[in-house]
Amino acid sequence: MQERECGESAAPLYLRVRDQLASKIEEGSLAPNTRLPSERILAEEYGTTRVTARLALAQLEREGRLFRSNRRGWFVSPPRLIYKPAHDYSFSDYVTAQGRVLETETLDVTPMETSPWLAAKTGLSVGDPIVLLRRRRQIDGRPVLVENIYLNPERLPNIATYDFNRSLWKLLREKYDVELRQKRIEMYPTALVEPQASDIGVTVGTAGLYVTRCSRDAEGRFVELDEEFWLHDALSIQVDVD
Amino acid sequence: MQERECGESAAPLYLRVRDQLASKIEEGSLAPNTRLPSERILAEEYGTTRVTARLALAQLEREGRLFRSNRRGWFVSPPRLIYKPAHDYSFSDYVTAQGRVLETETLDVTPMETSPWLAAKTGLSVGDPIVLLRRRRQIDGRPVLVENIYLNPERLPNIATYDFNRSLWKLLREKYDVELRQKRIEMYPTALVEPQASDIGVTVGTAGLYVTRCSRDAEGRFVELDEEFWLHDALSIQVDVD
DNA sequence: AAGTGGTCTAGACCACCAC
DNA sequence: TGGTGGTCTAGACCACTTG
Repeated sequence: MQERECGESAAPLYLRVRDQLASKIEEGSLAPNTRLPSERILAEEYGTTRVTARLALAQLEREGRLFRSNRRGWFVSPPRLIYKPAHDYSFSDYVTAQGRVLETETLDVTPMETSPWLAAKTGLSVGDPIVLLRRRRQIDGRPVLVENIYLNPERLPNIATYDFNRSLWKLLREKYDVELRQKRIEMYPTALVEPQASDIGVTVGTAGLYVTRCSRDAEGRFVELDEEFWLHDALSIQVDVD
Repeated sequence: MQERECGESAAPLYLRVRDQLASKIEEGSLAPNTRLPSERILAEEYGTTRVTARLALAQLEREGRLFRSNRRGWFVSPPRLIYKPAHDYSFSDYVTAQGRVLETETLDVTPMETSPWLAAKTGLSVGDPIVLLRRRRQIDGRPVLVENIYLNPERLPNIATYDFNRSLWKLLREKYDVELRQKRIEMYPTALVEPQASDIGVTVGTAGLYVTRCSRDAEGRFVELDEEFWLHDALSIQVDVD
């Protein structure tokens, strides 16, 4: 009745290699952020070819146990960050609370016009001014996320003049006295493509999680729309409902 | 001498093949649930080998545009189902509301004892009786999800005797007068492994989304713990917060 | 300069599914 | 039974990172 686990000689070779690597990770002989031996060396160790070794590595990557840094090698994934997108308190504060180190870099700030897609999401009119802020965030030195933040310059005058390499939430509170009220969060797993893949420094096609949030103030005025592109193994989403 | 554009080399072949297939999907000449030509034929059409054709197909799979049915072929993904895990009304009702057809199959029902992991999640004591219900759900004939549902037999006497091929939410309301109150939802992207991969009929390593929910009644008593293993391209999560 | 992962070729055999 | 995807071999060259 119960499904049988893979028999040791019946399973495909790449899954047997996967199992051996997974054991090393679980027993701790491969610690988080450790770099693995090269694909060629792994292939030799397991008596197979690079293609098969790569299948095993890719399987562990899909499971969120390994990640790769472009052309630098394969590394053991650290634990997932617990992320509560429904909460509006400072992201950087609770990264710190989980004993991790957050870095934020502003990629660019671009005044632009509201597109039809943005208009539908925000309630602004097509052509209205809007400011696009792109940031990259790293946890413990690893880039795990890039975000497009669309800001409403009518609600946030001179927003483009501030420093964004810090908590946006605190900036909005201190400078604009905004109480964010989340309205709608959407998310789905998908592969990272350009330009996000390059921004994070991963191969096109790396598994990701797309998260978008639209926030308004207490009066219901549109404040900011957030699009986040996460590495799929970097986070675990948590939502509490009462 | 190779021509260069802005210092960048041409895109890899498998991404150019991907682009051409993606165009056909977008322009509608490949409709949802259409089966693609075989890998060997695609390789020939694009003047390359199966390995490269498979790279292109796998890329589109990771993006959620194509899916495969084990050893049957590649198909165009239908639109994602919008899923609101914070709501406790009938899942089947809102699948229907989106114009899709839901089927539910009970895989097995197993009385068992509360494990340490379950105890931590539910608040029950290790060794307490608990009932495991495993179900598979299909949308428009495609299996997209298997779930492990752990039911509290103390709160739900004789629960194992009912028919589960219908809405569990309605069953709990009608037979046990339960008002579910969600407490905590967690989810993260990961690859499907056995036994879920076989239950859904996909290859080990297919991208998935793991969702778990713990529900209690109005008095805070544990009612059921839900573990869902979704195909990653089948859904879009939506959470509204006020 | 050496080594890494990224991409690609041209084959092969197997398990499984539809006809 | 013929065709499919799943797995695997044994090489190759290229782009990029690192020492």
